[in-house]
Amino acid sequence: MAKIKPGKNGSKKEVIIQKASALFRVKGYSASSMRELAELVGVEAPSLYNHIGSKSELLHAICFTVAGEFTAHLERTENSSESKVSMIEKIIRFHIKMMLERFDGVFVANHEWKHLKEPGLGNFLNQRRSYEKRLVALVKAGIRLKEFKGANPYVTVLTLLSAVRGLEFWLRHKKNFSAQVLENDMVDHLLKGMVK
Amino acid sequence: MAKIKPGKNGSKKEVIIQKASALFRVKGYSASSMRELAELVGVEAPSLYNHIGSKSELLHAICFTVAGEFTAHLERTENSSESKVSMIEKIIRFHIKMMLERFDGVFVANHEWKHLKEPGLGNFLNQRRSYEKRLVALVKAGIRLKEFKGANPYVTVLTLLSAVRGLEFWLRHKKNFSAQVLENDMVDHLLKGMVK
DNA sequence: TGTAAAAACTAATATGCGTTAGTTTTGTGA
DNA sequence: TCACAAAACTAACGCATATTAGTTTTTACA
Repeated sequence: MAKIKPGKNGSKKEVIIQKASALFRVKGYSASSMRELAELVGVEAPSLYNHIGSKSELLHAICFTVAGEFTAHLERTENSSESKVSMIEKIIRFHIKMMLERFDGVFVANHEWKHLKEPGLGNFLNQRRSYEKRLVALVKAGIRLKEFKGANPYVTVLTLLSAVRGLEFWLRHKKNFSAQVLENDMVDHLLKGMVK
Repeated sequence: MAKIKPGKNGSKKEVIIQKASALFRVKGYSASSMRELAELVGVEAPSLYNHIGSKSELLHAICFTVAGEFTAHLERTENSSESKVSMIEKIIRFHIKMMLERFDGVFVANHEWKHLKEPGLGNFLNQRRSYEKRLVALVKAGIRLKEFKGANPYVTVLTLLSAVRGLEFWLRHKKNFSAQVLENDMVDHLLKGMVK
């Protein structure tokens, strides 16, 4: 019998997940077929099932790996003892870094989570909501300490998260400025504005 | 024979497109079936084809209608004789307005365009690129006139477009602040920053 | 009211999907 | 080198998909 799951966590499964991230990013989860994925891996479709349980399990793995890393980083930042401005800046830079280094996975987690099955879908959304709430709390604290202006903290967080997410476009078209310029200019814009 | 396309532009087709916008937004284009759409319209699936040509034609109509409106508004703004700051502000506010008033269509154009068929896909991307380039030119002009800081104009445009796009999240969760607060705080953040 | 077109219906087709079953090949440790 | 497990393969199933064909019902106007 070849259907039993292997005891050791082989690296082939990781290859499959990485190829699935790339495929799901380009074509979307629903429009991606296991036959296409198999071709990317260099194998026939049914062979994939020697390493994974199902297509939806792949999406689950991608989304929760990424979500976990963002949550872990936020935890570390919260526990540091810097100014709120500095914390927000660190978080923005982390988002940018993740986007640059783990594009496929971050993109899929951002766009394809809606195809998660319950209870994964609910868990994922809860984790997202919690992350946003903790950011809002951080901004509120910054306002209290007079580090930030008094704009609605939800709107502020929304604006920050959305802006860094927009790096997707840049990564698609690869413009002629470096990642360093991008990161610094975006951070500066978000913190201090664009008007002179 | 009932297969011939009607000469008049009936309103049933518009209903179908509107329901398709809502469906595609929630489930994504690929995961939406014509049977589901038919149910929303209150009809059997094959009956849809008395009014439309194909599923992909629906996506095409949604994407190009939205794209056309953005392009038209940009054209009008460019031809006005205001300051560049004022132009950028008007454009930001238009994006926010479109997002609030035409959520389904804007969302689908933003997220599902990748499923367009050629040559529609190429046309759509060209239109997008052109839109971005004209925004970049606007920001460049503003820098030359010393209205804006000297940050990379591509990064600036990217940040602006991404931030307004983020309203999607807000529209999903309907937070407890008004659209007016949202619009003003976001515009202020993007123009003048969040740090005091 | 009669008639013709518009738009609904049922039935069916071809295709592609995720996945399973069963078998063969490959790789590894004794 | 033998044996066993891991992982590949081929074949196939059941189901859902978009769409077409052909027919019947509804609608609107003379």
